[in-house]
Amino acid sequence: MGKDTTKLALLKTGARFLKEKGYNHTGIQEVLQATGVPKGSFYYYFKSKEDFGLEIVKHDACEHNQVLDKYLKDETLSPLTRLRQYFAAKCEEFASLQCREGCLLGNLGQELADQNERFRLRLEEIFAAWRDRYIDCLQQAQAVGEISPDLDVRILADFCLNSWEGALQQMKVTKSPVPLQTFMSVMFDVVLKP
Amino acid sequence: MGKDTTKLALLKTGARFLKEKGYNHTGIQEVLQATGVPKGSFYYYFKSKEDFGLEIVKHDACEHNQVLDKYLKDETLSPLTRLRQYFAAKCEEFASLQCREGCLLGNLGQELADQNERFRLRLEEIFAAWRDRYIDCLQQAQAVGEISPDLDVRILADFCLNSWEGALQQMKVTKSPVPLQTFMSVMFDVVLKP
DNA sequence: ATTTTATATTAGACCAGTCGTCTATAAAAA
DNA sequence: TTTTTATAGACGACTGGTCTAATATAAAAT
Repeated sequence: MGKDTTKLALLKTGARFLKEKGYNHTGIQEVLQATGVPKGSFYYYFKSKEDFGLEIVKHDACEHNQVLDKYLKDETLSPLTRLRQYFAAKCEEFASLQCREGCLLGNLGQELADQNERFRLRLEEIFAAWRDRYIDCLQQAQAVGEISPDLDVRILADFCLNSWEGALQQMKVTKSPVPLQTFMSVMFDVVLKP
Repeated sequence: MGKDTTKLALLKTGARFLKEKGYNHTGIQEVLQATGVPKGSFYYYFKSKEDFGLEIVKHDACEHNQVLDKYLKDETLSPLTRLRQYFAAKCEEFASLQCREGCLLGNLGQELADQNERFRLRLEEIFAAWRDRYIDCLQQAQAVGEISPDLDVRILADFCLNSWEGALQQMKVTKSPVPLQTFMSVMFDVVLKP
């Protein structure tokens, strides 16, 4: 197995464990064992557990950004429809996972924001990038008259992201897709109603 | 120190640590040390770390319910004003804590929902009780015409709670009160606008 | 082709920290 | 005095992340 292959495998397994158990409760050993990589090898591939986690975060963010762009930049649909489709797709995805895990980055944010400044800063950056994509889309929606011109799209984008993260949190706690459905209906039928 | 005094002190310190570091990353020992109680005493008062955490949760929920009721049942104000005042007060509280920690129960929910069913069930119950209080208040707001009769107050209450939790999560990540302000302005000027 | 050098990879020790148990002791109440 | 309540902290068994020393593989040089 080449170096990159092994490293990528570790990142993938790590992401799974981080989503399921959080950072503090995930052990290096179990990740190694699950990947089939011997214990001693970890520090050949990564400088520390912290760096490992940080790389996982970066990796996950990249992947997600692609999904986001796939939806929000699809010019065959109207801006607001694109946003709705994106969240609808996410709803299905999370529901199909039995409402567990939720958003890796949201989870890590809540777990580590007060504990590790490197994580906090990286996550802040990533969320800001998501927010920017929402803003872009909402601005276009406003331009074509899909949402009221009186609304401040920056605030709206902010609110949208925050509320979505909150819905995911409650989805986990209630083990039910209802919070996501609630998000969809209020966000699109009340907040962003045409 | 009487039994209740010591036990209460442990619960109080425990709550502080749980808020700051989460469940998995908080050690019994540090709680004991910070409270000035020897190790041997812990297992006299609590059966296990899990039970300790569960009691902290219950305790915190009780306290919070009282605050909630203080605001939402204050009949000198209109229903919607009561709700707004409640969240405004919470905003100030969190901001004055340098935007750290956030909501203990929300944090624990995200950390433990997939890991410990006892915690999840207890938290689910508590959140449901909060939701019921919101529903009550929103129903009254609807009765006096403060919000549109077309809105489903159950869904609205749900959304309100979820979005608030999301705002708290992002407050932590960004170390800024902006997410809370965003919540206030969108929730009360757009979603619940008279 | 064989030896030397450099790089890639791993094994296992290490120590600090975890929760929970245990026995012994002190304080208070009956 | 006897019994209950509470304190005291050592101890065990285990897991955590990390590091050094050793091995395996590849590249270069003789």
